[in-house]
Amino acid sequence: MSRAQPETRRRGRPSTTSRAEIVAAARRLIEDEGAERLTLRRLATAMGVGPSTLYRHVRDREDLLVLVLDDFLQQVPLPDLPRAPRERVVVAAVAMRDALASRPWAADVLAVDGFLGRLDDASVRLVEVVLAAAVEAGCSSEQAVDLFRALWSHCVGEVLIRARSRTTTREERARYPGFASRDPRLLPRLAEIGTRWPHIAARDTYAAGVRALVDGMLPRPADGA
Amino acid sequence: MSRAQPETRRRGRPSTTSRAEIVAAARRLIEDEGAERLTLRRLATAMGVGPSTLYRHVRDREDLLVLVLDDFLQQVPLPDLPRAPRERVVVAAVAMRDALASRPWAADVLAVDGFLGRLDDASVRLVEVVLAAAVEAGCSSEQAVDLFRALWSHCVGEVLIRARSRTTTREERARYPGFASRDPRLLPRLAEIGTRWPHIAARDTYAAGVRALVDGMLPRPADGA
DNA sequence: TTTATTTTGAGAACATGTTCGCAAAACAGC
DNA sequence: GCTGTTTTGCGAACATGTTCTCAAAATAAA
Repeated sequence: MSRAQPETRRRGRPSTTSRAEIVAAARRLIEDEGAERLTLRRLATAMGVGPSTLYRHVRDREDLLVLVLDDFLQQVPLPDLPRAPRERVVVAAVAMRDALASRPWAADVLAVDGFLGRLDDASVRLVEVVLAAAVEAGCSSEQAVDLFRALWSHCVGEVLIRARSRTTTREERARYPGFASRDPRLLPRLAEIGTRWPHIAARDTYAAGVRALVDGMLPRPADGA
Repeated sequence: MSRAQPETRRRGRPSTTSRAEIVAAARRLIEDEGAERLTLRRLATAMGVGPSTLYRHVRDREDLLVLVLDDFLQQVPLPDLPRAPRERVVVAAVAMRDALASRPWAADVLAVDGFLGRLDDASVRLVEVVLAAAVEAGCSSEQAVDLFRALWSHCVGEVLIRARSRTTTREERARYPGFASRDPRLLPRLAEIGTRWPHIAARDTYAAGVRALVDGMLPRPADGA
């Protein structure tokens, strides 16, 4: 999974541009101006190459974004991890969320096919932490994967939803009233909550969900231990 | 939130095509050939109008997909709901997942800004069920929303990830080895699981996650009751 | 040295989502 | 009935992701 070296001199015309260069340039462009402004033509012009040249080194735009995110994730340091397996899972899960949420453009590729499998070894250390802690807490491999997958779904959903709802402007909010003005007969609870929803939903309750998943899917510790 | 009627005769040139027609035609096209094949030009031609005409009735492609999904969700019947609030939440959450997972194209719009708020009253009945059951179990409004949001994140993540990983072909799997061939020194657990991951991950453990979230975020019932 | 092979770079070309400007078709006021 | 206003339909046009085709630049074989 670590990147392969150019063992010996290749056969055809030597490349003047490398995948690493493309990823670096793309990352610079994204962090400076946001992922929406990253078009392949802009990237190509910024690098002084033709647009189609990029496709020699990158499968498509989505692939490029995965590489950029991987590049970022490799540099994220591991958090301090508690001894107790249960708390270790919580800390790792929250760290995963934090890393991904810190880059809004991550949402664009979080759910692409086989995402985790495409990442570098260094980028999936937190996955390892969760699995190892789960096994240490008494899980089988299968149970550890089940727990991780639940945490991962939760994480992907949270990051995506939050990333997408940053966009809202005032006119948008006027056009789509959200949960305001719901029929109180059909939807009494929603009607009662009404306009308070955005305020309530703005709070960060992610860790509570993580704790619930961990408590529910990890074997209970032996009584009195 | 229910659709408004055309109260009286409007002012300008009368429309020959309606939003409802567009949504119906789009849904037919999607269910017949998949969401990838739904292009606005194809839809326009199928309806016998120009492409830009659609933009008079629909804000953009994403908006159209939300409307189509809403159209579908309105027709999904409520499942049989257990009396016990705890189990009622579980059944509602699983029904939500099932409805969304039954239409792979739903994944394209599940995380758009303010998604739930854009749906018709009839489409969010399951949201109401969860909130009402949570309150019945002793939650405050805020706690009920917290629980729902955790379930919703979990749901969105699950549906998205599953929808996107159906695409995998054999060549793809060869190109991206996933969790096979990970460094056993850095990632011992992942290396040990290796190629078993896809098999383990294929199992449906969604309900287990839901139960964990419910057990963890709903107030414990009074002892002995 | 010449020729075949392989790989890269690049511009043209295509489909798509979307915007713009204009003509058509209704109503309101005169 | 005529004029101004408002809303709709439509085709042209634009930016974008992506593919295709061909020339360029290297190695391997002859």
